[in-house]
Amino acid sequence: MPDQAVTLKDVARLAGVHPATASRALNPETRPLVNEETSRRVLTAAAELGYRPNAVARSLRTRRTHTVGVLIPDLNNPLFPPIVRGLEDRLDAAGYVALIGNTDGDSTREQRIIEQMRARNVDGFVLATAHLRNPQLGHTAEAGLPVVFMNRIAEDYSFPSVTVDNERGARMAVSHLVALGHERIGYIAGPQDVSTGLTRYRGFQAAMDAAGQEVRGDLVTFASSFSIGEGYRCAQQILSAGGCTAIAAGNDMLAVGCYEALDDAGLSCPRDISVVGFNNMPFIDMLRPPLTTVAFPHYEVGTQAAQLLIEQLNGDEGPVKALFLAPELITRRSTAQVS
Amino acid sequence: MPDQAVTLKDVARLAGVHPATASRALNPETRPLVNEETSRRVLTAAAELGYRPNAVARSLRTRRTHTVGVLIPDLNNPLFPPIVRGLEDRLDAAGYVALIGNTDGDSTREQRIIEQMRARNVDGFVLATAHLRNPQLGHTAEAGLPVVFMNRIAEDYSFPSVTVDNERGARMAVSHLVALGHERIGYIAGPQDVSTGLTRYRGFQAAMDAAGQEVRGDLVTFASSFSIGEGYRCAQQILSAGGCTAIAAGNDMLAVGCYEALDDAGLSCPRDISVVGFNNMPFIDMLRPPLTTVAFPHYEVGTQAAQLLIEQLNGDEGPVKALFLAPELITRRSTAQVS
DNA sequence: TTGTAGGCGTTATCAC
DNA sequence: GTGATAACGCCTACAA
Repeated sequence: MPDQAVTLKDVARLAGVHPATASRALNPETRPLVNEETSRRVLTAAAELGYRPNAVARSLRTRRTHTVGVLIPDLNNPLFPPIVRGLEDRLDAAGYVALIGNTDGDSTREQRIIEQMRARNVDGFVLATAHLRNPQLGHTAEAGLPVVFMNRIAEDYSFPSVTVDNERGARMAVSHLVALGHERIGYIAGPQDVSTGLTRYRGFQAAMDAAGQEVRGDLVTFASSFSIGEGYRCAQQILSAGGCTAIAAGNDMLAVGCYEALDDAGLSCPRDISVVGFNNMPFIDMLRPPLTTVAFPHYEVGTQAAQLLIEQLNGDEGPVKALFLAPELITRRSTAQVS
Repeated sequence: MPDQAVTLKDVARLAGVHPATASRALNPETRPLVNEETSRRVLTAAAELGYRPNAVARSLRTRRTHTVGVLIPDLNNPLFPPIVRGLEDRLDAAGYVALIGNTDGDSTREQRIIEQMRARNVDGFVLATAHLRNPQLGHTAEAGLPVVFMNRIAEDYSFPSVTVDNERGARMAVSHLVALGHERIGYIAGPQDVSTGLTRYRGFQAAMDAAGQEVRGDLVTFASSFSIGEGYRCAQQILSAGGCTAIAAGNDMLAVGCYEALDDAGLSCPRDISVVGFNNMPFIDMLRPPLTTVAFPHYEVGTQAAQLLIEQLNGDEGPVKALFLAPELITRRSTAQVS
């Protein structure tokens, strides 16, 4: 009850000092400026009154809200919860909170969310929604706000970023299939206007090349989104081309769609067709068969992205950092020796 | 570039009016107070300068941040992303944003998060973490901030809430097993200090009672958390008691643990043992076998909770509302006629 | 070491 | 209908 109303002035009065002195005593940064005995009186008074600084007033004055905007495609994609938690945990440790925005892959919506977040004076942005060519990004950066990319990057490395080494990951997946004796490998590529989709596709091509295998055009399809539905559609297309013994998918969602297409076609995985995904998203190991996929530390993507942003927020100078987390092939039951 | 610096004063100057007038013209609420021609001039000036009101300054003055604190156990639990999205979407439509906090079921942590959110002057709280006896809640409510419970409730209906009719849902699940001819039904109860765990357990008892079946003590186990690990442990315990043909679980996570225990015991679901869950969480239909479970509209839990909070924020008077969403049994392949 | 004063950008309450 | 003024709570030169 003796709450909300307690302000710096109240603390100062109780401690018998001027509000300015109380302010200095309360702030660890400026505390050295004030007499030790005085500052102890202030702290005691503050504790007694249950004083809590008004973050809004402070922000108005300091022009920092200790708030960051985070844009992701969709929280319902199981890949993101662990990433977001990593982000929030690391931000929290530094005194920041995240505002989460879901773009649903809609750039108009994305633009609107960015506007709103800027209206709320976020101190910076973490974007998991980068397109290779990203018009609205210009405005954001132009406004001088720190930006970090995560999971996806734009076309160059002009912004700090945290991603997986997608090309290598895709090569690992495809090489695994090759090692199992597969010679006609299909590929479901993700959207080619985002880095994950494009880079993994390149990894597929590189691995096929290295194995001396021909990439058959009719066994490669392009999904318009990383969704189960698109995975289903693309898989059907590959199956109708005929003759393939394994399918690599641009991510786990596409692989799940692939499972459904195999089911509908009366085919068994891995007996008839091997399938490999990418992401190792939560619960993907509970599918039947458990999916072979390329893993990376989701939580760490979040913590590292937060870290990069915090460094910028702290004004740390230095070159733009691009972090590449190492992918790891997780072999489960969806891939087998070609029969 | 001609950005951040543009303030109300600038707009006023360009429009040739006093800042106070510009403020009135810009705010739809107060616009009627100002001459139409004048207000047009102001709006034009604002548009020309790319004016965006400073939310922080406004908050300091109006004492409203249009921010709400949302506490959930863990975003990694697949149940929550859709709920959170519903919440955010509805809040967004009303001009609010959510601050998400994960408590990990730790009440110390919860307390800390609540403190932080209050320091940020959130306008209200939505809690998905209620315990039946909830000490810290007192403080929160005491401070006069609106609170809404979602998914779980506390011991009485003194706060607005949105939940599923858990008892009915559990009865539906158990009755389904009874209808399939099962006579020795095991139950993995969730934690009894939260409403979902307790109420569903009561539903189980009620259904058994209605069916004239005895509840065998050795076939009922209590999980200390809604986790896969606890589901595994409890299922093993039930299996070692022997003689049961079906297991109902307090939620889907527990049911997943149950699947693993059956696997390890070399038992087949549903041939040897039928399993039914609760929640119909995302991707649960991709398990093998697809899980029979009790569904409810996740997204709507979020939108309704947001709605209840917004009503309070708007000062709408009236009785405390407790919304119960209807559960629905989703019959899949994990339950079968007793053999 | 502490007090003074001004202002961050808005909005509410007066007058006119 | 509009302008002047003060205040929201805090921070920070600058002065003492």
